[in-house]
Amino acid sequence: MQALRRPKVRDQAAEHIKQYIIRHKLAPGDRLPTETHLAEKLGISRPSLREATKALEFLGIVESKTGVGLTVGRIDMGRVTGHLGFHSGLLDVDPLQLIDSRVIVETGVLAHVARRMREEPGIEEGLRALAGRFGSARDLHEFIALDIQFHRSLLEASGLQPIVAFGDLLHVFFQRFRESLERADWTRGVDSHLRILDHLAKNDPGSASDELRKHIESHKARLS
Amino acid sequence: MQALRRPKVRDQAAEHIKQYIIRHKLAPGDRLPTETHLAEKLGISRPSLREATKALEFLGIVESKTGVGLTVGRIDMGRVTGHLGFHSGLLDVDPLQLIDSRVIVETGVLAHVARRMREEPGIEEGLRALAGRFGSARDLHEFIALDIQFHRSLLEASGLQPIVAFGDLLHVFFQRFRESLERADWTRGVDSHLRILDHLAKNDPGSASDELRKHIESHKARLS
DNA sequence: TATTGACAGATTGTCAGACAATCTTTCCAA
DNA sequence: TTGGAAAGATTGTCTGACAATCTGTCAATA
Repeated sequence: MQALRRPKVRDQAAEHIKQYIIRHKLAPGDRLPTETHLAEKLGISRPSLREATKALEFLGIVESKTGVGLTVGRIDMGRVTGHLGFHSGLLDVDPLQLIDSRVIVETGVLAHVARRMREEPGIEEGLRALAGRFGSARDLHEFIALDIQFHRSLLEASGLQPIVAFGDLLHVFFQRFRESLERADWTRGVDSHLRILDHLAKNDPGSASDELRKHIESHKARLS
Repeated sequence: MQALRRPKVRDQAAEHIKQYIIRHKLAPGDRLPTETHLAEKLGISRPSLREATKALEFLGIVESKTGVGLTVGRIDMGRVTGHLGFHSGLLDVDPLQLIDSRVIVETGVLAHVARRMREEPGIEEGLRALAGRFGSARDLHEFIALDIQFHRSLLEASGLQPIVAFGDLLHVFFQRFRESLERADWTRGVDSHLRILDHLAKNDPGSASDELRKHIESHKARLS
């Protein structure tokens, strides 16, 4: 049953715009055709086209400025988080699956991180500097921001951009756990970060992996 | 500088709708007021309101059905992943990074797969049936389709939905490599699949992981 | 000459009103 | 009782228009 539903005009339009960006290899900041132009080319009305562009704008895929036009946007996950994170009850992903997914991704990159640390000393410095800033965190919000940044930098240190992108996405959905953190959990987390770095510096990704797994899975305790 | 820019109507509308959901403690599936009603209450036109609702629909926050009305949506990660395939981290990726990312994700799930195989015998059957169908592949296109399906099923067998979504995304970008496969590579790949399953059946994720790594990294040879 | 200011053009932002497509409900007829 | 046709409600799409904002041009002025 069902299946034969006419695809909606605006969805096709959105898809077309995305394809356009890819086909022309446009980079963030590059200009897109005007709304009138796009609507004409697609054979649809401007209001319908706008429903598509505005949706893409919410996602950060395009930007639009009055009197200027449409440009390719710089996607930042913060914007998406802002829209999605507003009601935790809506997020339908199984928390356990989120945690397990993070463990897989973050422990998976550690071997790469260890290798790159040997090649470029600056990486370890950067991570240690970040870990050091946790002491100055005044409230939970600030602490969470630092924690996200640390884990993101860890992924970045692997040099694997796709994994970084996926990590960002996971963090969007992970947000709500962090907010249930107790102050006592903080210090444990900070020490854990440092131990991970120590293991990596000694070129021991295995131990680093075990430590990181424990670190992330500590969230499971706050689930039931 | 800047700062004094009149807030756009549709953004206020989107914000209002989100607040409405929160205020009324609406759950996924619950009904929202009609577009006409909302537009009236906000004192804006229906087209403007629709730009807001359509944007929220892209994010999965609301759903709309013709002849029915607006309802609160169920957010699923796959939808967001689909739209965000544009994340700069994925847009123009180094092929080596794609391969390394796949290795991390696919080997990472194997421990989960092995566990679930013990719990549910049907999983192994399904994977073996899939692996068996490779013999009937007539052309490269058909072979590729089966290969994608096999790897996807492997991820699915882990039960981790976020990973499955990410895997789908990676495959989109991976496509181009597959098409450079030679016929001789096929059979090697098929045997590899079977060996992976054997290792898993013997509850030996470590060996399965090694095999899978070799399997995916064989693509590196065709790069330079 | 260099700078300011006004003007025109281009582009997005918003609106009003209308009709089509689709779903739900009601209610009549077989 | 059941089947289906008609009516109402709601979203989907279009046409056309005007307002708001930005950019570039070009002349007037110091």
